[in-house]
Amino acid sequence: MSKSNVTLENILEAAGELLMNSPYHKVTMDKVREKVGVGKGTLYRHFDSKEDLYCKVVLNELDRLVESLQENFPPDIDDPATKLRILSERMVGFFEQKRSLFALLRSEEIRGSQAKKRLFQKWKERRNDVVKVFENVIREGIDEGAYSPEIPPDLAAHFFLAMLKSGSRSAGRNKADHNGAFIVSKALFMFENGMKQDD
Amino acid sequence: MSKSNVTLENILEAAGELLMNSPYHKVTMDKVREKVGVGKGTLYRHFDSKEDLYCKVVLNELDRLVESLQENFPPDIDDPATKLRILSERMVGFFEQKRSLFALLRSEEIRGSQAKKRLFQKWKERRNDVVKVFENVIREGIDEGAYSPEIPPDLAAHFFLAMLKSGSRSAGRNKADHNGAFIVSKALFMFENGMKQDD
Amino acid sequence: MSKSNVTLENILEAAGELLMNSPYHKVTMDKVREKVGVGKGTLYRHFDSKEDLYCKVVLNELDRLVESLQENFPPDIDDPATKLRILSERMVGFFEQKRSLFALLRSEEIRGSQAKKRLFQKWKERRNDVVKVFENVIREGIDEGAYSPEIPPDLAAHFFLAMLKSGSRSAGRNKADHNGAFIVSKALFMFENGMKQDD
Amino acid sequence: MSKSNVTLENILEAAGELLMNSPYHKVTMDKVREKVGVGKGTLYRHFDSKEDLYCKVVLNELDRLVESLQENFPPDIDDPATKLRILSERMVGFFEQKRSLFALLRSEEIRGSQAKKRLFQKWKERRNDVVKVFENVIREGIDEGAYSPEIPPDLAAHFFLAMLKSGSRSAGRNKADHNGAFIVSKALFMFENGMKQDD
DNA sequence: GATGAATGAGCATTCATTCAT
DNA sequence: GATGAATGAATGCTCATTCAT
Repeated sequence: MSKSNVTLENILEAAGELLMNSPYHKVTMDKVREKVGVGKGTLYRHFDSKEDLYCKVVLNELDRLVESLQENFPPDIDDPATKLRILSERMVGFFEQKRSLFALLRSEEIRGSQAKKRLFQKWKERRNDVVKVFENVIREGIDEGAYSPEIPPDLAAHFFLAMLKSGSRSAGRNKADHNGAFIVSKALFMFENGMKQDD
Repeated sequence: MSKSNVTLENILEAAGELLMNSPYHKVTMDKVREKVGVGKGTLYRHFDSKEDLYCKVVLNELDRLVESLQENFPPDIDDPATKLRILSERMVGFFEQKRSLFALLRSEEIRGSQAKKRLFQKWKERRNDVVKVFENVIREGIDEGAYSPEIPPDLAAHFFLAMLKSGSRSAGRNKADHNGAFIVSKALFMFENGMKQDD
Repeated sequence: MSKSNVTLENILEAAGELLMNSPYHKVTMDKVREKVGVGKGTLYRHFDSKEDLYCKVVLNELDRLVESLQENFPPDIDDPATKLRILSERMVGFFEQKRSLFALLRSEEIRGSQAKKRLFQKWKERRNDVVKVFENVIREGIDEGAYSPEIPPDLAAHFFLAMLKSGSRSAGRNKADHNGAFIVSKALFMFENGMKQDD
Repeated sequence: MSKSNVTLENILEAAGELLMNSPYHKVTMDKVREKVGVGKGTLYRHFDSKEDLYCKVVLNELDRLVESLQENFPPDIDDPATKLRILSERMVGFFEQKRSLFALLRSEEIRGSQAKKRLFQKWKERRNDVVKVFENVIREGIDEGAYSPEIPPDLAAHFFLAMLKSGSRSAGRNKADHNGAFIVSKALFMFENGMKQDD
């Protein structure tokens, strides 16, 4: 057992929570320190700088999302529509916990940071991983003749993801209007219909 | 004529350019002052605070987008598909100039700002205006029987906008893959197909 | 009349006083700020960094020393011995006010500072100016045949300055032993004797 | 034999090397620890604080200098001029290895340190030891009638030491101009001449 | 009205020192 | 005894904001 049970993971999580609820420049290292319950020096033993911490928080969240999406499908599932429904549910479930992940994901706070090229590269990889999971299912559907090849599968994946995100975002805002499940079903509807092979 | 021909509009534009290219916390009032070519005091005669300036920059950009979208259609146009194509082109044209508007739009920089409720409210109004323009065309299509009523028109508008945005974003990144026009046409394809009234 | 009557000169003087009485790392910018009676930002409007301030303090003191040494001799003076006595008195008078200037001069605090090459160059120039004043008088003496050419005049100047400094330093420490005037006279004695042309 | 063969002496030496090449505030305990190859705790078992370490490093260097100076003269030597030459060579030899010892010696870094009075006292003692070695030879010379009693032997010792130091310093800087041996010989020349008993 | 020098609260970061293992 | 992770006070520096001119 280590002297302290504060792990790097704990810090990432705590910092993540703060960063999802306030803009970068309002999340001070002192607030992080306090939330995590460690000294300032400890923070800097794990992360080179605030920027480094920030980038790694994002990467951590993305890793979890990718992990969750890449979990195997239940064994009896094999039509693309059902697979997409499952992936959508995982995705939306994730958003519901991490409402602001996208703000982070796309945050331009870090633009131009010299030393962070490598981390930024990893962000892109993870984003691609997310897209790829959807893209693969879609390509399968095209190959099976279930979907039209009219829209390239990578673009189709982007479109579908965009609908899901936009939906969960507006669901987050106007709870009255549409709930998550409703949105998923409508996005699936538009997608399935939109990709339908013309007879 | 005033001693200086620097208008509020000039400031909003200059600040907008800076804010689209660097994160909020790296855009100092001094840089804005310098770019606009006025004294610091003058900035503060026009805007209560940096946050106020920021919010008004965003609002200004949104106003222009809304204006552009609300321009009348050419007189001979009346089918929803063509209207959507025209709106899409306006939207994408706008994005191509103001690549980073979305970063601003959705920026969480300002979250929780006490005094800015009113401005934030206006943001929402403008965003709604954007959605409404699309929603109205879609509702028309449903009323005419061109589109299925399966998806509520506001949600359908969100979906369509999301596809456009996601498309232009990825177009910005991987120029090789898909250009703007291609993406618009594919988004329209998915939408038209997806909303098609089942026979 | 300016809004504040705090000038760059005032800052240099105040900072100089602090730096002569405490080591660099114990002189905080806050202490300087407090002593000068300005805000921290004002300090940084005048100096790029603490290091910059430090270098300019030293340069300022050196400038005054050089000025003082370069003042004309009284018109009726023309033998080198008397000139050296006058210079010695100016030098020792300076040290008595600025006891710790040498600590600053030779301080290794700054070694290796990247951006300060230019200032460091100026330090060397001023030091050379000091040596040159003595060297010129000595060379004159050699030319007139009053001094032996055995020791090159630049080295002789270094030797003489070293005696003066070492003397004033020890005078500063053991006041009981030898006072400034006594030391000057003895240093002059050794120099005059040591440089005497053998008959 | 202890588990580690790192002795106090090793630490003093390693720290000395660092302190001669960077200013006090840039030599961190971590760098010392790393260079010595021990844990931080071990450093603090040997030294109360960084200041304590620093003081003891200086003292250690001074001890070696004093040792070196106090070594007996070769048996057949007995005129003061030759003795001074030998001492000068030892001194200059020392400087050539420990170029920056003087920076340390005279460093004002520590001024005012409360707890270090005792160590500071020891510094003074060592410095006096250095002076005394020269002073004794000079006094001998005066007693023998070789040197004039005009300049008190302690002051004469200070003067001579100052010339040596100043010379080695400038030798260090302008290698082209004068080398160590040349300077020693000229300093000796000035001293011998300057102290010569008038006939 | 316009200006920009002055302000000082606020922040990221460092590093001497401690102490549980 | 030795270690080095953890600590947090201390410090250099920034930048939004004010206000005398």
